[in-house]
Amino acid sequence: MATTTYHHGNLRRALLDASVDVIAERGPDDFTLREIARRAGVSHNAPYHHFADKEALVAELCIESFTMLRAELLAIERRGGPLERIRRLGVAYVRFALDNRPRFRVMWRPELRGGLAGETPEDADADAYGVLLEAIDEARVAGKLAAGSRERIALTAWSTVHGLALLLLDGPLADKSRDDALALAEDVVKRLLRGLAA
Amino acid sequence: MATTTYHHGNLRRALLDASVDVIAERGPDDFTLREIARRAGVSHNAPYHHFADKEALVAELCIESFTMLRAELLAIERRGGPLERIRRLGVAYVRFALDNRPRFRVMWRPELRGGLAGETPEDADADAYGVLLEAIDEARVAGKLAAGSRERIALTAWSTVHGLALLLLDGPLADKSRDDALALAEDVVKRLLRGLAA
DNA sequence: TGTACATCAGTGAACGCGCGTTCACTGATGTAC
DNA sequence: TGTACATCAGTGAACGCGCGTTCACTGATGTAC
Repeated sequence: MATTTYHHGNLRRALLDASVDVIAERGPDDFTLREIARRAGVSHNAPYHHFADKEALVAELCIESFTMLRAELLAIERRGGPLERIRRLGVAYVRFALDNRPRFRVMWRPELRGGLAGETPEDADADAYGVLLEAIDEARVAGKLAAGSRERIALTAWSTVHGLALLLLDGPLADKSRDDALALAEDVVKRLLRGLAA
Repeated sequence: MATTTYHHGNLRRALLDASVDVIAERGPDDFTLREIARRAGVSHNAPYHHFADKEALVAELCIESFTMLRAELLAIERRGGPLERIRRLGVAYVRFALDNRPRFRVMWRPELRGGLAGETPEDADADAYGVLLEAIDEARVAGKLAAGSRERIALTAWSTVHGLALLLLDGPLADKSRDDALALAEDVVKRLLRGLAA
């Protein structure tokens, strides 16, 4: 995966990082291979030694981002019982979006994650989704949740935090500070759990 | 607003409609003025007689879409009490997204709704948001809701249906049929209300 | 009702631009003996 | 350890493309008298 110090050092990594910066500044729409190469301080076709084409670079960025999300969700503390865990997962999802705005935007642009070979982003978000499903199963076994299929319960939770994240990123809540946004997330997730709990 | 039958008849309208089609087919990213003109069966600079530039066309499309959303929410029946009304509003929001996919996508791309004069989309979504706030006030007065500020309650509700809409449009639920999607929406909104109700 | 004129909504050619991608290349890095 | 060679990661010029926008124009529609 990682190239050791060669000419550039690790251009592959640098290009992915530059992509995040470009998306952050220019938006995910006019984000060009040439601009990314410029940021990385490299000629505009050097990227072709690391990615088949533009689409492949974006796909990689997308997969990497889903992997990061899953890692953050897996790192959530387990103490406090299954309901508390679900609460933490919800807030963590919103926090991930706030702290990785460009990545979060790319993750949910179907037209950007177009050409994916092997490890599809569907797999990748299934993984992150899997973390939520497990927590829900645990809570159900412990009798902490109201009736309903695990998928329906999971989708209600996911919808809520996903919607809040996007309202904070691209919607009318875009001007909230990070702290205000997180306080809001805590509150919204609490209301959500009230509806899910037994 | 409406041009009567002139050369084309009503090119302004035709261009907006063509935009919706182009976005539906090509995605909101590579959606070009020239392609829109082609669809409308008109030379590629005819649009400049109706819109200052590309940005103005998109802004108009965006405003129009928010107005449509508000109109649909206002048309929701009132019988059944305030909680039932909120439930209907939630499902209607998801239904609007499903039935107006290209419009819904444009509405939430901040970089597309860039140059707006006068009537900003913030106003426009404040209007749609206002419908929700009113319903919540009504429910609070009737003592049907749990404690909490009207904004926090409203944002919880909005987040849930907004998130579900986007998971259905651009996320892992994209392959659901309209009927399945609406059934899901009914279910998710029911859980949401369980958390909000007194 | 007819005519002269103004305005309005289109057309078609042209522009400059930056893009993604290809090509032939060069110089640096790694490796076999 | 030195040397010849293969490979690898970069460069710079060039391409074709479609875009948004401007320009001068033309023909259709509306209007004053």
